[in-house]
Amino acid sequence: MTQLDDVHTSSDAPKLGRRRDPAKDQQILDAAVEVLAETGFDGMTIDMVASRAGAGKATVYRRWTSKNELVLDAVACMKKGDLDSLAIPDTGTLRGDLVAMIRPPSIHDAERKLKVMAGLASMLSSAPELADAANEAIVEPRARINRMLLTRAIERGEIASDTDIQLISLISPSMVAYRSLILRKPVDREFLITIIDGVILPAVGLGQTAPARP
Amino acid sequence: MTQLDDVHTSSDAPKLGRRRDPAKDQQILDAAVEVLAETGFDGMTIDMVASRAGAGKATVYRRWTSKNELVLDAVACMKKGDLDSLAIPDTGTLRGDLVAMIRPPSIHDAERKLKVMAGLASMLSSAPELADAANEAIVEPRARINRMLLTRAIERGEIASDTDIQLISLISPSMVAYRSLILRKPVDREFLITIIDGVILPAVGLGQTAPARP
DNA sequence: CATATACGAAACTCAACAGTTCCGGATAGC
DNA sequence: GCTATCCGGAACTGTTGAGTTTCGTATATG
Repeated sequence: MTQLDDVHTSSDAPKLGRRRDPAKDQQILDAAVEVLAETGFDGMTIDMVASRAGAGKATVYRRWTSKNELVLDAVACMKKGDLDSLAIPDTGTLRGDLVAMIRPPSIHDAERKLKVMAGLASMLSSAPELADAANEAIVEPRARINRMLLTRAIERGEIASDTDIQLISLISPSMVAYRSLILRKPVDREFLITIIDGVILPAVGLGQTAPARP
Repeated sequence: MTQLDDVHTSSDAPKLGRRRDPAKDQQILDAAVEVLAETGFDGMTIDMVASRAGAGKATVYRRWTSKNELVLDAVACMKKGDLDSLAIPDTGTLRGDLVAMIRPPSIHDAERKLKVMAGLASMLSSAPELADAANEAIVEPRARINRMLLTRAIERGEIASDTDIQLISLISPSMVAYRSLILRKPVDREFLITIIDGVILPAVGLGQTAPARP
Protein backbone atom coordinates (compact mmCIF):
# COMPACT_ATOMS: atom_id res chain seq x y z
CA MET A 1 0.00 0.00 0.00
CA THR A 2 1.55 3.25 -1.09
CA GLN A 3 -1.27 5.74 -0.57
CA LEU A 4 -0.96 8.75 1.62
CA ASP A 5 -2.96 9.25 4.78
CA ASP A 6 -2.33 12.95 4.25
CA VAL A 7 -0.70 14.77 7.13
CA HIS A 8 -3.21 14.20 9.90
CA THR A 9 -4.10 11.02 11.72
CA SER A 10 -7.56 10.49 13.15
CA SER A 11 -6.51 11.30 16.72
CA ASP A 12 -5.62 14.98 16.43
CA ALA A 13 -8.41 16.15 14.10
CA PRO A 14 -10.25 19.01 15.79
CA LYS A 15 -13.50 19.94 14.08
CA LEU A 16 -13.33 18.71 10.46
CA GLY A 17 -15.11 20.03 7.41
CA ARG A 18 -15.44 18.52 3.96
CA ARG A 19 -13.97 15.01 3.77
CA ARG A 20 -11.81 13.54 1.03
CA ASP A 21 -13.85 11.69 -1.56
CA PRO A 22 -12.75 8.03 -1.63
CA ALA A 23 -14.45 7.43 -5.00
CA LYS A 24 -11.98 9.88 -6.53
CA ASP A 25 -9.12 7.59 -5.63
CA GLN A 26 -10.54 4.90 -7.84
CA GLN A 27 -11.29 7.32 -10.70
CA ILE A 28 -7.68 8.45 -10.65
CA LEU A 29 -6.34 4.90 -10.56
CA ASP A 30 -8.60 3.89 -13.45
CA ALA A 31 -7.49 6.91 -15.45
CA ALA A 32 -3.86 6.04 -14.72
CA VAL A 33 -4.35 2.52 -16.05
CA GLU A 34 -5.98 3.90 -19.20
CA VAL A 35 -3.20 6.36 -19.89
CA LEU A 36 -0.59 3.75 -19.06
CA ALA A 37 -2.08 1.41 -21.64
CA GLU A 38 -2.22 4.15 -24.27
CA THR A 39 1.10 5.90 -23.84
CA GLY A 40 3.33 3.81 -21.58
CA PHE A 41 5.04 4.94 -18.39
CA ASP A 42 7.26 7.59 -19.94
CA GLY A 43 4.55 9.05 -22.13
CA MET A 44 2.15 9.32 -19.23
CA THR A 45 1.90 12.70 -17.50
CA ILE A 46 0.13 13.47 -14.24
CA ASP A 47 -1.90 16.13 -16.03
CA MET A 48 -3.24 13.53 -18.47
CA VAL A 49 -4.30 11.29 -15.62
CA ALA A 50 -5.79 14.12 -13.58
CA SER A 51 -7.82 15.66 -16.40
CA ARG A 52 -9.07 12.26 -17.51
CA ALA A 53 -10.21 11.59 -13.96
CA GLY A 54 -11.87 15.01 -13.82
CA ALA A 55 -9.44 16.12 -11.17
CA GLY A 56 -6.67 18.64 -10.69
CA LYS A 57 -3.01 17.76 -10.53
CA ALA A 58 -2.92 18.92 -6.91
CA THR A 59 -5.59 16.40 -6.00
CA VAL A 60 -3.43 13.61 -7.35
CA TYR A 61 -0.41 14.77 -5.35
CA ARG A 62 -2.56 15.12 -2.24
CA ARG A 63 -3.07 11.33 -2.44
CA TRP A 64 0.17 9.97 -3.87
CA THR A 65 3.66 11.24 -3.25
CA SER A 66 4.97 10.70 -6.78
CA LYS A 67 4.25 9.41 -10.24
CA ASN A 68 6.01 6.18 -9.35
CA GLU A 69 3.78 5.51 -6.37
CA LEU A 70 0.67 6.26 -8.40
CA VAL A 71 1.70 3.85 -11.14
CA LEU A 72 2.56 1.21 -8.58
CA ASP A 73 -0.91 1.48 -7.06
CA ALA A 74 -2.59 1.64 -10.46
CA VAL A 75 -0.93 -1.56 -11.58
CA ALA A 76 -1.71 -3.29 -8.31
CA CYS A 77 -5.31 -2.16 -8.61
CA MET A 78 -5.68 -4.02 -11.93
CA LYS A 79 -5.59 -7.17 -9.88
CA LYS A 80 -9.13 -6.48 -8.74
CA GLY A 81 -11.96 -6.51 -11.27
CA ASP A 82 -10.11 -9.55 -12.38
CA LEU A 83 -10.82 -12.99 -13.70
CA ASP A 84 -11.41 -14.03 -10.11
CA SER A 85 -14.92 -12.74 -10.44
CA LEU A 86 -15.54 -14.89 -13.50
CA ALA A 87 -16.28 -18.37 -12.27
CA ILE A 88 -13.85 -20.93 -13.60
CA PRO A 89 -15.68 -23.43 -15.75
CA ASP A 90 -15.67 -27.18 -15.18
CA THR A 91 -16.77 -28.86 -18.37
CA GLY A 92 -15.38 -32.31 -17.65
CA THR A 93 -12.54 -32.19 -20.20
CA LEU A 94 -9.36 -30.15 -20.35
CA ARG A 95 -10.15 -28.96 -23.86
CA GLY A 96 -13.65 -27.99 -22.79
CA ASP A 97 -12.28 -25.99 -19.87
CA LEU A 98 -9.65 -24.23 -21.99
CA VAL A 99 -12.18 -23.32 -24.68
CA ALA A 100 -14.68 -22.17 -22.09
CA MET A 101 -12.09 -19.71 -20.78
CA ILE A 102 -12.24 -17.90 -24.13
CA ARG A 103 -14.78 -15.19 -23.43
CA PRO A 104 -15.12 -11.58 -24.56
CA PRO A 105 -14.52 -10.00 -21.12
CA SER A 106 -11.54 -12.25 -20.56
CA ILE A 107 -10.01 -11.47 -23.96
CA HIS A 108 -10.55 -7.75 -23.63
CA ASP A 109 -9.12 -7.75 -20.15
CA ALA A 110 -6.05 -9.61 -21.35
CA GLU A 111 -5.42 -7.21 -24.22
CA ARG A 112 -5.56 -4.18 -21.97
CA LYS A 113 -3.26 -5.79 -19.46
CA LEU A 114 -0.80 -6.58 -22.21
CA LYS A 115 -0.81 -2.97 -23.38
CA VAL A 116 0.00 -1.87 -19.86
CA MET A 117 2.75 -4.46 -19.69
CA ALA A 118 4.20 -3.14 -22.94
CA GLY A 119 4.17 0.36 -21.51
CA LEU A 120 6.10 -0.84 -18.47
CA ALA A 121 8.47 -3.24 -20.25
CA SER A 122 11.46 -0.95 -20.39
CA MET A 123 11.20 -0.19 -16.65
CA LEU A 124 10.91 -3.75 -15.40
CA SER A 125 14.62 -4.42 -15.27
CA SER A 126 15.42 -1.23 -13.35
CA ALA A 127 12.39 -1.12 -11.03
CA PRO A 128 11.99 -4.42 -9.19
CA GLU A 129 9.01 -3.23 -7.14
CA LEU A 130 7.17 -2.35 -10.30
CA ALA A 131 8.14 -5.63 -11.89
CA ASP A 132 6.76 -7.52 -8.92
CA ALA A 133 3.51 -5.57 -8.94
CA ALA A 134 3.09 -6.12 -12.68
CA ASN A 135 3.78 -9.80 -12.30
CA GLU A 136 1.30 -10.16 -9.48
CA ALA A 137 -1.45 -8.22 -11.25
CA ILE A 138 -1.01 -9.18 -14.88
CA VAL A 139 0.96 -12.38 -15.29
CA GLU A 140 0.19 -14.51 -12.30
CA PRO A 141 -3.64 -14.54 -12.32
CA ARG A 142 -3.78 -16.05 -15.78
CA ALA A 143 -1.05 -18.60 -15.13
CA ARG A 144 -2.78 -19.61 -11.90
CA ILE A 145 -5.97 -20.46 -13.76
CA ASN A 146 -4.11 -22.53 -16.31
CA ARG A 147 -2.33 -24.42 -13.55
CA MET A 148 -5.66 -25.07 -11.89
CA LEU A 149 -7.21 -26.47 -15.06
CA LEU A 150 -4.20 -28.70 -15.64
CA THR A 151 -4.18 -29.94 -12.05
CA ARG A 152 -7.84 -30.78 -12.36
CA ALA A 153 -7.15 -32.71 -15.58
CA ILE A 154 -4.49 -34.72 -13.77
CA GLU A 155 -6.86 -35.44 -10.89
CA ARG A 156 -9.52 -36.80 -13.21
CA GLY A 157 -6.89 -38.96 -14.91
CA GLU A 158 -7.19 -37.19 -18.25
CA ILE A 159 -3.49 -36.40 -18.57
CA ALA A 160 -0.31 -37.87 -17.10
CA SER A 161 0.47 -37.02 -13.50
CA ASP A 162 4.06 -36.08 -14.36
CA THR A 163 2.92 -33.41 -16.82
CA ASP A 164 5.11 -30.29 -16.60
CA ILE A 165 2.38 -27.96 -15.38
CA GLN A 166 4.69 -24.97 -15.02
CA LEU A 167 5.76 -25.22 -18.63
CA ILE A 168 2.37 -25.98 -20.16
CA SER A 169 0.60 -23.22 -18.22
CA LEU A 170 2.89 -20.66 -19.87
CA ILE A 171 2.24 -21.69 -23.46
CA SER A 172 -0.85 -19.61 -24.06
CA PRO A 173 0.23 -16.52 -22.08
CA SER A 174 3.52 -16.55 -23.97
CA MET A 175 2.05 -16.95 -27.41
CA VAL A 176 -0.73 -14.47 -26.78
CA ALA A 177 1.70 -11.88 -25.46
CA TYR A 178 4.06 -12.38 -28.38
CA ARG A 179 1.31 -12.12 -30.95
CA SER A 180 -0.18 -9.04 -29.37
CA LEU A 181 2.89 -7.09 -28.24
CA ILE A 182 5.49 -8.00 -30.81
CA LEU A 183 3.65 -9.16 -33.89
CA ARG A 184 0.80 -6.73 -33.14
CA LYS A 185 -1.79 -9.04 -34.59
CA PRO A 186 -5.26 -9.52 -33.12
CA VAL A 187 -5.76 -12.21 -30.50
CA ASP A 188 -9.09 -13.63 -31.58
CA ARG A 189 -11.01 -16.77 -30.72
CA GLU A 190 -9.66 -18.58 -33.77
CA PHE A 191 -6.05 -18.01 -32.75
CA LEU A 192 -6.69 -19.18 -29.21
CA ILE A 193 -8.39 -22.37 -30.45
CA THR A 194 -5.42 -23.00 -32.74
CA ILE A 195 -3.06 -22.77 -29.77
CA ILE A 196 -5.18 -25.13 -27.70
CA ASP A 197 -5.52 -27.78 -30.41
CA GLY A 198 -2.16 -27.30 -32.11
CA VAL A 199 0.15 -26.84 -29.14
CA ILE A 200 -1.26 -27.28 -25.66
CA LEU A 201 -3.24 -30.50 -26.10
CA PRO A 202 -0.45 -32.26 -28.05
CA ALA A 203 2.01 -31.23 -25.35
CA VAL A 204 -0.06 -32.96 -22.65
CA GLY A 205 -0.51 -36.06 -24.82
CA LEU A 206 -4.05 -35.32 -26.02
CA GLY A 207 -3.00 -34.46 -29.55
CA GLN A 208 -3.99 -37.38 -31.72
CA THR A 209 -7.58 -37.57 -30.52
CA ALA A 210 -9.15 -34.88 -32.66
CA PRO A 211 -11.87 -33.68 -30.31
CA ALA A 212 -15.43 -32.97 -31.35
CA ARG A 213 -16.20 -29.26 -31.46
CA PRO A 214 -18.80 -28.18 -28.90
CA MET B 1 17.96 4.18 -45.23
CA THR B 2 17.68 7.24 -43.08
CA GLN B 3 21.21 8.57 -42.99
CA LEU B 4 22.15 12.01 -44.11
CA ASP B 5 24.31 12.70 -47.14
CA ASP B 6 25.10 16.01 -45.46
CA VAL B 7 24.39 19.12 -47.45
CA HIS B 8 26.61 18.61 -50.47
CA THR B 9 26.34 16.07 -53.24
CA SER B 10 29.44 14.84 -55.02
CA SER B 11 28.93 17.10 -58.07
CA ASP B 12 29.54 20.54 -56.53
CA ALA B 13 32.40 19.71 -54.16
CA PRO B 14 35.27 22.14 -54.87
CA LYS B 15 38.51 21.26 -53.11
CA LEU B 16 37.70 19.09 -50.09
CA GLY B 17 39.66 18.71 -46.87
CA ARG B 18 39.28 16.17 -44.10
CA ARG B 19 36.67 13.53 -44.96
CA ARG B 20 33.95 12.10 -42.74
CA ASP B 21 35.04 8.89 -41.05
CA PRO B 22 32.71 6.04 -42.11
CA ALA B 23 33.88 3.82 -39.24
CA LYS B 24 32.40 6.35 -36.83
CA ASP B 25 28.94 5.66 -38.21
CA GLN B 26 29.16 2.08 -37.07
CA GLN B 27 30.60 2.99 -33.67
CA ILE B 28 27.66 5.32 -33.09
CA LEU B 29 25.13 2.73 -34.21
CA ASP B 30 26.70 0.09 -31.97
CA ALA B 31 26.69 2.48 -29.04
CA ALA B 32 23.04 3.28 -29.73
CA VAL B 33 22.12 -0.40 -29.63
CA GLU B 34 23.99 -0.83 -26.35
CA VAL B 35 22.29 2.12 -24.69
CA LEU B 36 18.94 1.06 -26.11
CA ALA B 37 19.34 -2.37 -24.54
CA GLU B 38 20.35 -0.89 -21.20
CA THR B 39 17.93 1.99 -20.77
CA GLY B 40 15.20 1.73 -23.39
CA PHE B 41 14.18 4.35 -25.92
CA ASP B 42 13.03 6.98 -23.44
CA GLY B 43 15.97 6.55 -21.12
CA MET B 44 18.45 6.84 -23.96
CA THR B 45 20.00 10.26 -24.52
CA ILE B 46 22.07 11.37 -27.48
CA ASP B 47 24.85 12.38 -25.11
CA MET B 48 25.03 8.83 -23.74
CA VAL B 49 25.32 7.42 -27.23
CA ALA B 50 27.85 10.00 -28.35
CA SER B 51 30.16 9.69 -25.37
CA ARG B 52 30.03 5.90 -25.50
CA ALA B 53 31.01 6.08 -29.15
CA GLY B 54 33.80 8.50 -28.30
CA ALA B 55 32.09 11.22 -30.28
CA GLY B 56 30.46 14.58 -29.70
CA LYS B 57 26.73 15.19 -29.87
CA ALA B 58 27.25 17.41 -32.90
CA THR B 59 28.87 14.53 -34.76
CA VAL B 60 25.77 12.44 -34.23
CA TYR B 61 23.50 15.20 -35.52
CA ARG B 62 25.80 15.74 -38.49
CA ARG B 63 24.85 12.19 -39.58
CA TRP B 64 21.26 11.71 -38.42
CA THR B 65 18.51 14.28 -38.33
CA SER B 66 16.92 13.12 -35.07
CA LYS B 67 16.96 10.61 -32.26
CA ASN B 68 14.18 8.71 -34.01
CA GLU B 69 16.17 8.29 -37.21
CA LEU B 70 19.22 7.17 -35.28
CA VAL B 71 17.25 4.54 -33.39
CA LEU B 72 15.60 3.39 -36.59
CA ASP B 73 19.00 2.84 -38.21
CA ALA B 74 20.45 1.29 -35.06
CA VAL B 75 17.66 -1.28 -34.91
CA ALA B 76 17.93 -2.02 -38.62
CA CYS B 77 21.67 -2.43 -38.23
CA MET B 78 21.15 -5.25 -35.73
CA LYS B 79 20.01 -7.33 -38.65
CA LYS B 80 23.60 -7.66 -39.76
CA GLY B 81 26.07 -9.57 -37.60
CA ASP B 82 23.17 -11.90 -37.38
CA LEU B 83 22.47 -15.59 -37.31
CA ASP B 84 22.83 -15.53 -41.08
CA SER B 85 26.55 -15.85 -40.60
CA LEU B 86 26.13 -18.96 -38.47
CA ALA B 87 25.59 -21.85 -40.80
CA ILE B 88 22.31 -23.60 -40.20
CA PRO B 89 22.92 -27.17 -39.09
CA ASP B 90 21.55 -30.24 -40.81
CA THR B 91 21.73 -33.14 -38.40
CA GLY B 92 19.20 -35.38 -40.11
CA THR B 93 16.46 -35.02 -37.50
CA LEU B 94 14.27 -32.09 -36.48
CA ARG B 95 15.22 -32.50 -32.85
CA GLY B 96 18.89 -32.61 -33.75
CA ASP B 97 18.56 -29.43 -35.79
CA LEU B 98 16.65 -27.60 -33.05
CA VAL B 99 19.15 -28.62 -30.37
CA ALA B 100 22.06 -27.72 -32.64
CA MET B 101 20.69 -24.19 -32.91
CA ILE B 102 21.28 -23.72 -29.18
CA ARG B 103 24.71 -22.12 -29.14
CA PRO B 104 26.33 -19.48 -26.94
CA PRO B 105 26.57 -16.79 -29.63
CA SER B 106 23.00 -17.44 -30.66
CA ILE B 107 21.69 -17.28 -27.10
CA HIS B 108 23.64 -14.17 -26.23
CA ASP B 109 22.51 -12.49 -29.45
CA ALA B 110 18.90 -13.33 -28.66
CA GLU B 111 19.09 -11.95 -25.14
CA ARG B 112 20.47 -8.64 -26.29
CA LYS B 113 17.85 -8.37 -29.00
CA LEU B 114 15.14 -9.04 -26.46
CA LYS B 115 16.44 -6.29 -24.21
CA VAL B 116 16.28 -3.89 -27.12
CA MET B 117 12.78 -5.08 -27.87
CA ALA B 118 11.76 -4.44 -24.27
CA GLY B 119 13.15 -0.92 -24.55
CA LEU B 120 11.08 -0.31 -27.66
CA ALA B 121 7.90 -2.08 -26.55
CA SER B 122 6.01 0.99 -25.48
CA MET B 123 6.70 2.74 -28.80
CA LEU B 124 5.69 -0.08 -31.10
CA SER B 125 2.01 0.76 -31.15
CA SER B 126 2.55 4.45 -31.89
CA ALA B 127 5.52 4.19 -34.29
CA PRO B 128 4.74 1.74 -37.11
CA GLU B 129 8.06 2.37 -38.87
CA LEU B 130 9.93 1.43 -35.74
CA ALA B 131 7.73 -1.59 -35.22
CA ASP B 132 8.46 -2.79 -38.75
CA ALA B 133 12.19 -2.28 -38.35
CA ALA B 134 12.18 -4.13 -35.03
CA ASN B 135 10.21 -6.96 -36.52
CA GLU B 136 12.54 -7.26 -39.49
CA ALA B 137 15.70 -7.16 -37.39
CA ILE B 138 14.73 -9.02 -34.25
CA VAL B 139 11.71 -11.22 -34.77
CA GLU B 140 11.79 -12.37 -38.34
CA PRO B 141 15.32 -13.81 -38.60
CA ARG B 142 14.68 -16.32 -35.85
CA ALA B 143 11.25 -17.31 -37.13
CA ARG B 144 12.69 -17.74 -40.62
CA ILE B 145 15.20 -20.29 -39.37
CA ASN B 146 12.53 -22.21 -37.50
CA ARG B 147 10.36 -22.30 -40.61
CA MET B 148 13.31 -23.59 -42.61
CA LEU B 149 14.01 -26.40 -40.16
CA LEU B 150 10.34 -27.40 -40.16
CA THR B 151 10.11 -27.32 -43.94
CA ARG B 152 13.16 -29.52 -44.15
CA ALA B 153 11.59 -31.97 -41.68
CA ILE B 154 8.49 -32.14 -43.89
CA GLU B 155 10.60 -32.74 -46.98
CA ARG B 156 12.41 -35.65 -45.38
CA GLY B 157 9.06 -37.08 -44.31
CA GLU B 158 9.78 -36.74 -40.63
CA ILE B 159 6.63 -34.77 -39.82
CA ALA B 160 3.23 -34.39 -41.50
CA SER B 161 3.07 -32.18 -44.57
CA ASP B 162 0.04 -30.32 -43.22
CA THR B 163 1.93 -29.21 -40.11
CA ASP B 164 1.09 -25.61 -39.16
CA ILE B 165 4.55 -24.21 -39.74
CA GLN B 166 3.56 -20.64 -38.99
CA LEU B 167 2.24 -21.60 -35.58
CA ILE B 168 4.99 -24.03 -34.59
CA SER B 169 7.78 -21.66 -35.65
CA LEU B 170 6.51 -19.11 -33.12
CA ILE B 171 6.49 -21.39 -30.10
CA SER B 172 10.09 -20.93 -29.06
CA PRO B 173 10.37 -17.21 -29.88
CA SER B 174 7.18 -16.59 -27.91
CA MET B 175 8.16 -18.61 -24.87
CA VAL B 176 11.69 -17.28 -24.84
CA ALA B 177 10.49 -13.69 -25.10
CA TYR B 178 7.92 -14.17 -22.36
CA ARG B 179 10.40 -15.79 -20.02
CA SER B 180 13.01 -13.14 -20.61
CA LEU B 181 10.94 -9.96 -20.89
CA ILE B 182 8.05 -10.61 -18.57
CA LEU B 183 9.14 -13.30 -16.15
CA ARG B 184 12.73 -11.99 -16.26
CA LYS B 185 14.17 -15.43 -15.80
CA PRO B 186 17.30 -16.65 -17.56
CA VAL B 187 16.96 -18.36 -20.91
CA ASP B 188 19.44 -21.19 -20.56
CA ARG B 189 20.11 -24.35 -22.48
CA GLU B 190 17.97 -26.41 -20.11
CA PHE B 191 14.91 -24.25 -20.67
CA LEU B 192 15.32 -24.38 -24.43
CA ILE B 193 15.62 -28.18 -24.40
CA THR B 194 12.49 -28.37 -22.25
CA ILE B 195 10.58 -26.34 -24.83
CA ILE B 196 11.80 -28.51 -27.67
CA ASP B 197 10.96 -31.82 -25.99
CA GLY B 198 7.93 -30.71 -24.03
CA VAL B 199 6.13 -28.48 -26.53
CA ILE B 200 7.52 -28.28 -30.05
CA LEU B 201 8.12 -31.96 -30.79
CA PRO B 202 4.76 -33.09 -29.34
CA ALA B 203 3.03 -30.39 -31.41
CA VAL B 204 4.47 -31.81 -34.63
CA GLY B 205 3.61 -35.38 -33.64
CA LEU B 206 7.06 -36.44 -32.49
CA GLY B 207 6.18 -36.47 -28.81
CA GLN B 208 5.92 -40.12 -27.80
CA THR B 209 9.22 -41.22 -29.33
CA ALA B 210 11.58 -40.15 -26.58
CA PRO B 211 14.67 -39.33 -28.64
CA ALA B 212 18.15 -40.46 -27.74
CA ARG B 213 20.27 -37.58 -26.48
CA PRO B 214 23.23 -36.86 -28.81
C1' DC C 1 51.94 25.54 -46.52
C1' DA C 2 46.96 26.87 -47.53
C1' DT C 3 42.30 25.60 -47.56
C1' DA C 4 38.26 23.15 -46.73
C1' DT C 5 36.21 20.16 -43.93
C1' DA C 6 35.32 17.00 -39.88
C1' DC C 7 36.13 16.44 -35.26
C1' DG C 8 35.07 16.65 -29.70
C1' DA C 9 33.72 19.64 -26.25
C1' DA C 10 31.03 22.87 -24.32
C1' DA C 11 27.69 26.52 -24.21
C1' DC C 12 23.35 27.53 -25.74
C1' DT C 13 17.87 27.64 -26.71
C1' DC C 14 13.56 25.76 -26.13
C1' DA C 15 9.87 22.71 -24.73
C1' DA C 16 7.96 19.38 -21.71
C1' DC C 17 7.09 17.62 -17.44
C1' DA C 18 7.49 16.47 -12.17
C1' DG C 19 6.25 18.46 -8.29
C1' DT C 20 4.59 22.82 -5.48
C1' DT C 21 1.88 26.66 -4.26
C1' DC C 22 -1.93 29.64 -4.33
C1' DC C 23 -6.63 30.69 -5.19
C1' DG C 24 -11.85 31.10 -5.26
C1' DG C 25 -15.54 28.01 -4.71
C1' DA C 26 -17.94 23.97 -2.77
C1' DT C 27 -19.37 21.17 1.24
C1' DA C 28 -19.66 18.62 5.56
C1' DG C 29 -19.90 19.22 10.53
C1' DC C 30 -21.00 22.30 14.36
C1' DG D 1 -23.90 30.89 9.36
C1' DC D 2 -19.12 29.59 10.73
C1' DT D 3 -15.14 27.00 10.05
C1' DA D 4 -12.20 23.48 8.58
C1' DT D 5 -11.28 20.96 4.85
C1' DC D 6 -11.37 19.43 0.09
C1' DC D 7 -11.91 20.55 -4.63
C1' DG D 8 -10.29 21.92 -9.70
C1' DG D 9 -7.60 25.25 -12.07
C1' DA D 10 -3.86 27.83 -12.94
C1' DA D 11 0.54 29.86 -12.07
C1' DC D 12 4.96 28.75 -10.64
C1' DT D 13 9.90 26.39 -10.07
C1' DG D 14 13.54 23.34 -11.37
C1' DT D 15 15.33 19.82 -14.11
C1' DT D 16 16.11 17.20 -18.12
C1' DG D 17 16.96 16.36 -22.63
C1' DA D 18 16.45 17.31 -27.93
C1' DG D 19 18.51 19.86 -31.14
C1' DT D 20 21.80 24.02 -32.49
C1' DT D 21 25.74 26.82 -32.53
C1' DT D 22 30.40 28.04 -31.58
C1' DC D 23 35.21 27.18 -31.19
C1' DG D 24 39.83 25.45 -31.08
C1' DT D 25 42.02 21.50 -33.14
C1' DA D 26 43.12 17.77 -36.35
C1' DT D 27 43.77 16.19 -41.03
C1' DA D 28 43.08 15.21 -45.82
C1' DT D 29 43.70 17.51 -50.45
C1' DG D 30 46.25 20.44 -53.51
